[in-house]
Amino acid sequence: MAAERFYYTTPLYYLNAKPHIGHAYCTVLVDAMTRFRRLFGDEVHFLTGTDEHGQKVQKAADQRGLTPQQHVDELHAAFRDLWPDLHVHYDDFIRTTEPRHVRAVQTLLQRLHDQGDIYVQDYAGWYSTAAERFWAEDDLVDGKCPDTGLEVQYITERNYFFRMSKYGAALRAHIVANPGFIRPANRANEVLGFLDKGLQDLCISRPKERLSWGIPIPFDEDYVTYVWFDALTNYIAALGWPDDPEFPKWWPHAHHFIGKDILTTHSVYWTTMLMAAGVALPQSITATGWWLSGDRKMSKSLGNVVDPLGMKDVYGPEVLRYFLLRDMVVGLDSNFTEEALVRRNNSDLANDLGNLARRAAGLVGRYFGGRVPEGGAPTPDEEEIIAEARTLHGRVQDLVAELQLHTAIEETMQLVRRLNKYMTDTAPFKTIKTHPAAAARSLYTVLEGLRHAACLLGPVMPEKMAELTDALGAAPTTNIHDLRWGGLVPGSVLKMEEALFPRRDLPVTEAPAPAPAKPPKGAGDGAKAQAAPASSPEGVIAFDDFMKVVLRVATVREAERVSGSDKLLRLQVDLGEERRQVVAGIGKQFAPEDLVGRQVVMVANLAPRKIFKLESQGMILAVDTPDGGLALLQPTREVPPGAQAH
RNA sequence: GGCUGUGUAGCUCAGCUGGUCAGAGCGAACGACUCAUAAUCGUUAGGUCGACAGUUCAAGUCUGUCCACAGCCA
Repeated sequence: MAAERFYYTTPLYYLNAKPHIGHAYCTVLVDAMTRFRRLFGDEVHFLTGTDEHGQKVQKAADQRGLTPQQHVDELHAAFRDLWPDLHVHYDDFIRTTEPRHVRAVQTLLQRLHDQGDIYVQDYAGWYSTAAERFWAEDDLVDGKCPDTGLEVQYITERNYFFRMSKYGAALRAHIVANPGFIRPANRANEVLGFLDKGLQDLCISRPKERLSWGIPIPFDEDYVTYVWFDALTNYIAALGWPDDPEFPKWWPHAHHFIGKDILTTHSVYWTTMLMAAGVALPQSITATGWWLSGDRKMSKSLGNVVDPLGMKDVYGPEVLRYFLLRDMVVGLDSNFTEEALVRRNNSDLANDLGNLARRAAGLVGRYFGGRVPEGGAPTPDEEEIIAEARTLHGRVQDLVAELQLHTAIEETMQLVRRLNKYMTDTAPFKTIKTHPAAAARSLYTVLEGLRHAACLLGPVMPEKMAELTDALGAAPTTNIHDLRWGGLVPGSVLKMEEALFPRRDLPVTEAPAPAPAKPPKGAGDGAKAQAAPASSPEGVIAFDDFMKVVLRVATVREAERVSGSDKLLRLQVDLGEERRQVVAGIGKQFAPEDLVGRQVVMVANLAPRKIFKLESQGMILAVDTPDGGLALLQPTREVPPGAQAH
């Protein structure tokens, strides 16, 4: 197989938050892909980095009394330092504040400006100071910001625009002609749907008076470029675009891995930017799913917040890597639970893999002086295993190419399970007394099989598998094509001492009653949703489940009807230290003016939800009355707003 | 509200163009073994393949409607 070349990238992580499991997953995924590719003999260049400009960064720096540069110098280290802890080895780490990046962005802007793909225009629109963004007339709800419910101002601002619309048709054609361009395939439909609605031009600037922390636009010193033209350009900037000789070496082989939330920006904004710049499009854009927090409560008040990334300190980075890559199907969402991670560790790594190595090594230590015994001529039993191992090499290569890492891992584990069975079947611990040569052959086969498994799992758990390979008395295999049966040299000394993967206790779980993890049915419909009692047999919940719900007393400060709905009211409620906007389905029974000043009980920790374009940040409790009316729950006497019910 | 996708054993998921497709792993139960990290090996899951209707000689596998969930868009 001819060696191929791959340029793999993670997104540039924005420095407005600390690294979390989503960042870690994507980066570990790309790291594993890189290692797999190298194992297959391919050449890979692996880039990650941080996105360091923008309003949020500027604001955070202001609040800390630092310059933005000081702020990001400090923050980016959280990312840069995390990767080695996860055994990630990138080839390059780019920061959008580096000169090489600034240069590329400015070159790109200048080029597109020169060729007429960037134009200046007065933009008039509704600006929300609170949300720091413009809204189109249609976006507004009752003339207010749909996100915050606060006032907007009609202002005119001059900005630069990229003629993105010009490239919509060409992009569409490219996506249709290249089925593997956007992965998974169903995501391509999403993008096509987006394109079919008609592509607009893209605003790419901000006046410096509003945003100073950005890359200056080369042809207008009063502006900086904004978000996407800045961040996305990193992918070519890191390769020295436009004039570095390295650029043509790697760029044509680019593969972007991103979270599904930034699919549109990559597959539409970025690709049209490249088209305009006359740069080839990347080979593929892969959108990964989310790690959900699982059904275990994450209640700060109970002090049991599970930090998925913290699992690396408890169970080790390689166990975490194994779990992330084995339990997520690339592109789909998955649940993260500590329990699932421990189960993976115990069943796959400790029981199947680690224990097998130990039991084989123990026997070799006892009967063969700790040296790899002679395999001898294989019998049909061994032939089967040898054939399986050989097939597996190809399978893993195919599966990795299809991004089916979880299946590649699973199939490798099947070999390990096969070896366990073989060990039991051939029972070298028995045959040693009667047929020492057969015992030697069995043990050789197990050790050699383990060597193959260790090689194939190396990209997933680089250090642990290197350790295992070394313990088997073997040299590391850097290219899968050199991995041949019989490579383990008889007479080599085993160095298997401690358990490779210790078993772990499952985290303590309370009442096993599988509480319905679903949010209340129709939660977004406001008050009435909770009215129907849950009478199903499993409607009983554990105390802890109840404790998840934070109920607070809120004082209604403002109320008005939501236009276009006869039953929705928009309320501004006072929770003491904060104000919330709640959209409640109580408009048929209550007039807005009856509600102002009234105290109500609300679910305060409900995930926000958009209703009629308005974000609803909680739910008011009410009950149905026999006459078809509605009664609001409220405290029997006035209490401070925000008081928690319990 | 529009569009797209998903809904298969307790859990995580395989099941391409319709006819051994009703499966795997985990968990659980029972048995075997005792070389091993209370490990391993074997047996056991009888699941209306979300619901309903339809096409067909034959449907998780195609069509329609509905329900639930997710995503994108408005």
